[in-house]
Amino acid sequence: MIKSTAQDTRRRIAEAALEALRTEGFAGATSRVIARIGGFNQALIFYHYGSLEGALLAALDLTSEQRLARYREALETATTLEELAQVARRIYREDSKSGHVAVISQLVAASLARPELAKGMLERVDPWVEFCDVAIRKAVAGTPLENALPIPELAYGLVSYYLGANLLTHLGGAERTEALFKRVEKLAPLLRPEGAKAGSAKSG
Amino acid sequence: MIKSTAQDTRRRIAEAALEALRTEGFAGATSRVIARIGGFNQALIFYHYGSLEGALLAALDLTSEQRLARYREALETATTLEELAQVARRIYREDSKSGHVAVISQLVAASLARPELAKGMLERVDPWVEFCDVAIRKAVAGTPLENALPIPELAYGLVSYYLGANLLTHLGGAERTEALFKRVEKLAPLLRPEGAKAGSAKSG
Amino acid sequence: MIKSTAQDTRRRIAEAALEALRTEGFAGATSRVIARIGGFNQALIFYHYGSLEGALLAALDLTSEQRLARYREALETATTLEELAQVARRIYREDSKSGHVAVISQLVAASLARPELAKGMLERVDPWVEFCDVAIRKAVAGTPLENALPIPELAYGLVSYYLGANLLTHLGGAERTEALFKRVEKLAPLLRPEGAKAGSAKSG
Amino acid sequence: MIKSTAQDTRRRIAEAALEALRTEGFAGATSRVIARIGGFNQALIFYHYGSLEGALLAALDLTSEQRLARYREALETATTLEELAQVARRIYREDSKSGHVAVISQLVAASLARPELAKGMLERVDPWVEFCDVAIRKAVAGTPLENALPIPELAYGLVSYYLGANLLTHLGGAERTEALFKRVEKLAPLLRPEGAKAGSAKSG
DNA sequence: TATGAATGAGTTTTCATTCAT
DNA sequence: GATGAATGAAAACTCATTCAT
Repeated sequence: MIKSTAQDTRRRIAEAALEALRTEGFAGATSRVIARIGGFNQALIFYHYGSLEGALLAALDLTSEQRLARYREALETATTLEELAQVARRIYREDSKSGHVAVISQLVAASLARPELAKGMLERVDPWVEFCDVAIRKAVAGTPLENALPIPELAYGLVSYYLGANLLTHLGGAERTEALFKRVEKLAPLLRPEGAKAGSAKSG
Repeated sequence: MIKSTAQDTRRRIAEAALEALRTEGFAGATSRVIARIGGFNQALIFYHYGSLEGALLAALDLTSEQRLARYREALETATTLEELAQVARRIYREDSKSGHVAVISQLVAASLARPELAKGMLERVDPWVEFCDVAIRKAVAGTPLENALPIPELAYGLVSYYLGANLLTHLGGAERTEALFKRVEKLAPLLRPEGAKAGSAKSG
Repeated sequence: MIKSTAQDTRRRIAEAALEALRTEGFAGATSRVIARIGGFNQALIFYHYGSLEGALLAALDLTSEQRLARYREALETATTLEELAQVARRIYREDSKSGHVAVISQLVAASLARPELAKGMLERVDPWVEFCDVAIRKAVAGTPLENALPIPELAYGLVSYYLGANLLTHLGGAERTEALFKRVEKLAPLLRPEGAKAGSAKSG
Repeated sequence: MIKSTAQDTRRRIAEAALEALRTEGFAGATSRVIARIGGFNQALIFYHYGSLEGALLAALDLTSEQRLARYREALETATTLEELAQVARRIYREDSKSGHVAVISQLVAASLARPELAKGMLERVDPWVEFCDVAIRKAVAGTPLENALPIPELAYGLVSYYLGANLLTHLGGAERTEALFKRVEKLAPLLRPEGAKAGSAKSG
C-alpha cells in the first residue's frame, strides 16, 4: 500500500465527495457512496474531516475555486454590458453541463435545515458576490449607470438569481433560462445611456 | 378512535407535512416526524397518499394556494412599478417570515435527485410564472416598456430569482435581499418613460 | 349496491384468496391483495372468516374439492397399473399448469410455523391419502401385489412424494419429475405378476 | 465492542440464521430475530451478507454440509437394500429431530415466490440428488435391478419424496412416514431377485 | 494514517386486524 | 352485511459514526 500524505488524502476525499454530489445529489452523497467512488474506507472521511458535512464543504471549495477561476478568466475578455451578458450565458451553460452549480444548489438547499452547513455555505457565497460586483462594475464603467446603480445589491441579486436559475434548470426548465439570457443579450444595448453609445440610439 | 372523513384527514396530513417541511426541512420531514406533529399514525400517511412524496406535494399545494391567493390580492392594489416593487418587498417578507417559500426551496432542491418529485414540482412552478407574467404586464401597461420587454422570459426570471433569494435568505442573508428590494423601489421611477412619469410621480 | 348472501360472499372471498395464492404465493396473499382481486373490502375477510388463515383454508378447500373430483373422475378410467401411471402423469401436469397443487405446497410449507394453519392442513390431507389408497387398491386388484403391498402406507407415501415433487417443480425442475413419470409408465408392466401379464412377462 | 474476523462473524450469523429457521420457520427468521438469537446487531447481517436471503442461504449451506457428511458416512455402512432402508429410516429420524430438513422444506417452500432464493435453492438440491444416485446404485449393485431401474430419475424422485415427507412430518404426520419406512424395510428382501437372495448374503 | 468491523438510531413502507358507522 | 378509516407492530435495510487494531 502506498501511503499518501494527509494533504493528498484530503484531496482525494474532497474529489470523491464532489463527484458524489454531482452524480447522486446531496441525499445520495453518503459516506458509503463517497468511499466507494474514491476507493477508500468510509472511516477515512471522519478521520480527516470530522464529519460528512466537513467533506462536503471541502468538495464545495474545490468546485468553487475551479469555477471562480474560470469566471475571472472569462470576465477578462468582456468589457461591455453586451459582452458581459454573452459571457454570463456561456458560463451558465458550462455550469449546467458540468454540474458544478448543481452541487452548489444542492448544498445550499440542504443547508437550510443544517446550521453547521449553513454557516459554511454563507462564507462561501461571498466570493461569488464579490465576483459579480467586479463584473458589474466593469460592465458599467464609464457610463452614467456607473453611479446610478446599487452595484453591491445588484451583485447579491445576481448571485440569488443564479442560484434559483440553476435549481429550475435542473428541474427541467433549461430552455426557459436560456431564453432569458438571449433576450438580455439583445436588450443590453438598449439599457446603455446615450453618451456611451455613440450613434446607437435607443429608447424613444 | 375518532373517525373522520378522508378529506379532513388528508388535510391534516398535508398540514403536518407542511409544518414538518417548515421546521425541519426536507431531510427532516420524515413520516415519523410528520405523524408526531399531526398526532396521527405514520401508516395513515401511506393510507391516504401512498407515499411520503405524495404527502409532501400535498403540503406544497397547500402553501402554494395560500400564497398565490395572497399574491393575487396584493397585486390588485398595485398599479405602478413603484407600487409593484413595494408589494413585492412586502410579500417577500411575509414569505420569509412564514417559511412558505422556504418550503418550496426545500422541495425544489430535494427534487433534483428524485424524478417523481421533480415532475410534481415542475407542474407547480407554472402558476407562479403565470402570476409574475400578469404582474409585470400590469406594471408596465401603458408605458413604452410594454412592448420592449420580453415579459414571459422576465416572468420566469423573476421566479428563478425569487427561489434563489429565498434560499440565500434562509441561509442567513435576509438583509441583503431586503436591501435590493429597497433599491429597486427607489429606482423604479427612473425606469419610467418620461411621458408616463409626468404627473403620476409616486415616490417622494 | 347489490347485497349478497353470506354464502355468496364467503365464496367470493375464498375464490379471491385462491387466486391470490395462485398468482402471488402465500407471502403475497395478503388481505389487501385478496380484497383487491375480489373487489371487496379488506375487513370483509375478517368479518366472514375471522382471520386471514381462515380464508386461505377456505381457498384450499375450494381447490381441493375441484381437484379431487377431477382425480376421482380420472381414476374411473384407469384399471391397470400402466393406466394408473398414465393418469397420474396427466393429472400431475394439469396440477402444475393450473397452479392448484402449488397452492397446496405453499400452504403446507407456510403452515410449518403456524400451528393453527397446520391443524387445518392436516385435516385436509386425509382425503388425498384416501384417494391414493383407493387408486392403488384398484390398480393392484386381482394381482398378487394386492396382498403384499402395505397399501395405506404407500398411499401416504404417494401423497408425500406428490407434495415434494410439486415443490421442486415450482423451483424449476419440472422436466425431471416428468421424466420419472415416464419411466414409471414404462416399467409398470414389469411389476405385474405373471398371471396378470399374459405373455408379456419380463422379469426373470 | 469485541472485534472478530469476518469469517468468524459470518459463521455466527449463519448459525443464528439456522437456529431462527429451525425454531421460527422462514416467516419468523427475520433480521431482528436472527440478531437477537445471535446476540449481535441487525445491521451486521447486511454488512456481511448484503441481504437477509444471503444469510439464510448461508444457513442452509451450513446444515446441508453437516447432513450430507452424515449421510455419506451412513451410506458407507449400508450395502444391501435392506440396510439402505434401515439407514434411510435412521437418518430420516435424525433429520426430523434435529430440524435440519425442516429448514430445507421451509426454504424450498419460501423460495416458490422469491426468484433469487429459488436460484440459490436449486443449486443446492443437486448434491442431494447426487447422493441418492450413489446410494441407489450401491444398493442395487450386482442385482438384476441394476440395469432395469432408471436410477437418475429415481434419485430425483427420492429427493422429492424426502422433501414432501418432511413437510408432512412437520405438519404432524411423523408416525405415518415412519410406518412406510418400516414396511419398506420388511419388503426390501422381496424385491430382491431370486439369485441374489439365495444365501441372503450380506456381502461383506 | 488507515481500515474492517460494528452499532444504535433511523428510514419508508406493509401487515393483519379493529372499529365506528 | 359491509366498508372506509385507522392503528400498532413489524418488516428489510441504510445511515453517520466509532472503535480496536
